[in-house]
Amino acid sequence: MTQDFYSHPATDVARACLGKILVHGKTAGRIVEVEAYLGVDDMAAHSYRGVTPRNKVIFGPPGHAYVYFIYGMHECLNFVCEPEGQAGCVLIRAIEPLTGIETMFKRRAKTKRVRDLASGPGKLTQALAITRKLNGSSLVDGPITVRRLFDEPAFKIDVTPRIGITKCADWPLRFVLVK
DNA sequence: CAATAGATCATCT
DNA sequence: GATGATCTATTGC
Repeated sequence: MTQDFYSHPATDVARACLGKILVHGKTAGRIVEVEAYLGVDDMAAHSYRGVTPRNKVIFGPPGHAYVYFIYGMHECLNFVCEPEGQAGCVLIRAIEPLTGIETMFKRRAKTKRVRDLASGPGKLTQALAITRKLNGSSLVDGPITVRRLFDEPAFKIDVTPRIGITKCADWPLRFVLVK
């Protein structure tokens, strides 16, 4: 994907991300669940209180990775959206492992089933070895990239409220790929 | 299968 | 000092 792909409102980019392939190194998976986080109007978003050292990349140019640490043990991957200066991002909540599955099992030693490898925000970062060191890295130049399938199968999109938050918990900004 | 507790730390109040 | 864009193991049906 080019930078232009990300230079739009977070909700649009979130929908567009479904069905795309997330690639990091030798591991890759199909994006099947995302959430949109808006700018200063969204109390649930990290960008709500304006620029801080942690969230400054959300306000930077689109097409970059925002990786943050949460709950003392997990890291989550976001795509920065909107033109530079505006906040907005897409949280990648789940992918369907495609390539490098052996590597993913190695990184997530306790996991036995493929469906549990990357079926959550913290799981997929572990499966793809995405850490805070990649915060601010480009999604256009890598090392993390997003690609379109040459022959993208048709699918539906389910819209639901976001998960795991306490503020704005009823906003329909979660998008799930269905069949 | 559903509900609950524990792990564990960066960030903000 | 509390909380959080979570995961896993364990307990109880």
